[in-house]
Amino acid sequence: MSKFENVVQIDKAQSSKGSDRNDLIPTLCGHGTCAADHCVALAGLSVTKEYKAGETVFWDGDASKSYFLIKSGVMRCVRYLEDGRRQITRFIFPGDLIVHLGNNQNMYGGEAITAVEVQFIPRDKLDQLVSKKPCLADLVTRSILEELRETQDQLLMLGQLNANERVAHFLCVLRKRLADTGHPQTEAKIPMSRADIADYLGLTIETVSRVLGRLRKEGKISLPANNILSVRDPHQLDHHLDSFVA
Amino acid sequence: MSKFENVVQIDKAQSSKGSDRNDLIPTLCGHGTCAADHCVALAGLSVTKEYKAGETVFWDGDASKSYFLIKSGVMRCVRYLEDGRRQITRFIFPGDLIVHLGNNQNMYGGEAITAVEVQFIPRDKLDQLVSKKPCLADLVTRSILEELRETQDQLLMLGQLNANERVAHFLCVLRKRLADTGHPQTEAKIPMSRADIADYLGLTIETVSRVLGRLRKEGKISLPANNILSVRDPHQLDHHLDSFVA
DNA sequence: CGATGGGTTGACCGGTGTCAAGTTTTGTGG
DNA sequence: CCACAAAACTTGACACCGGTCAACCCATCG
Repeated sequence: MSKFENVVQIDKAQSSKGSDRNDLIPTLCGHGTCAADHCVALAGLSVTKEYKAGETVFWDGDASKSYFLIKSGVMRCVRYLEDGRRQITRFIFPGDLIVHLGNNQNMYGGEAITAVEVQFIPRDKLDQLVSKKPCLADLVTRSILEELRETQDQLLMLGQLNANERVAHFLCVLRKRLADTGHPQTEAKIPMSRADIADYLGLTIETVSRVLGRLRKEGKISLPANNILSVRDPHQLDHHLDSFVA
Repeated sequence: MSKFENVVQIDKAQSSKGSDRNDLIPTLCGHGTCAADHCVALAGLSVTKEYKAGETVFWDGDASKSYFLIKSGVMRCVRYLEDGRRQITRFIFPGDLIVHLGNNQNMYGGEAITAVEVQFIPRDKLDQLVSKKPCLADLVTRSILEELRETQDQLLMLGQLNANERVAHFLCVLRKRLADTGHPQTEAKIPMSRADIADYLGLTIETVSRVLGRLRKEGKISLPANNILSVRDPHQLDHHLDSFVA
């Protein structure tokens, strides 16, 4: 364990950056063109809660009264079929904003993968603010568009890529996300389990495991420990996936 | 051909409903709470163009300067990989509005399946209008959320369903769409080719063909002609897909 | 008419899923 | 800190779904 101390720790990376109180609201506001006064307003509105790994933060289909801002930790967004099959539609990292609600209903559930801190921003209050400051609306719209784009990338992946390509693509995207979130490192801790990866990629845990093993044997990645990832040559991994990286 | 005259003709269903000039703008406005004056405003802004089957209406990655409103016909939204693999992310029917543009870029291409009429609404002008009347913003947001929801349904499908389930699901959704668009009929014309269906479902044309053949033999559907669909018992087809139908 | 393109059907094969055993890691209580 | 149990992960054998390739059918259009 001690040999991986320099590895990015998603669950701590963000909260150690600034002051402890509402320190991610600047991130949220930073996207828009309007300035710091919104941050103050938002800070007053929001409540932060903590969840342990495995807990459900919000349920698919529930009335959604809040937007969510992830302050630390990693979450998964899930949809279940009645027979238990599960699709993970996305992973959520610190700084991500969840703002969608069709008919005021959550379109998917949100579960904590690691321990997480989630900032709840009451929907009606933010909406009030938005109606006063149209530039905030842009922020919300952009957040949804960003998610739409991500979801469509995943469509292309699930519909057209084989197992090798899916895993390679996942590793590339993950590596990029982890680099954004913490400091870029050659090694990064994979926060999610094989089962999570499998349900994200539409594969089984066995197939994920096999592909990872193959990539390791071929020297394209190394896994010094189960959940520690080191990518030798990122370009080699995703050179044929340029349309995603765009 | 003559025996299918009573079948829904998507390409004509809408335009025969009202007057010929901008008659779909009420549909667009009808979603929001604000009234008919917007329709007039929009009508003045928009230009309608026609395309033949197979033509490209807009390109993936192009600068997007307009929103699109489909007046008649059917389109497909596509993303290509460099090696030619194609994923159809959605089919577009009359009345559908396309409003998204990440970074002012189209996230996918739009191609005509049948002959189509498309109403171009210049983006900057609608945006001006939106900033004056916030209730119009709702309309745009709702349109994006609707697409996001649809895309996520498809994720679940591509990630978790097998070939039989995918085709059954497709038929159910299609049937519903066709019923919404035209008058509900027992028989409906399938506007897209097997190749389109295959690329939408992440399968091959052979597999689609085989599954359809199987469903026909089992008496769950009948295909009196290649592209004429008649579903015996819709519930039987999608009873295990309730989480989609919601 | 024949040519062309879309659709169907069959034979075969390979990639993934399934099932099961074994191994490593993690967590817990002494 | 160790011992043990539980969970997560890996690996192998095998089966089967769906892809590939090829032949054929059918409708449309010159």
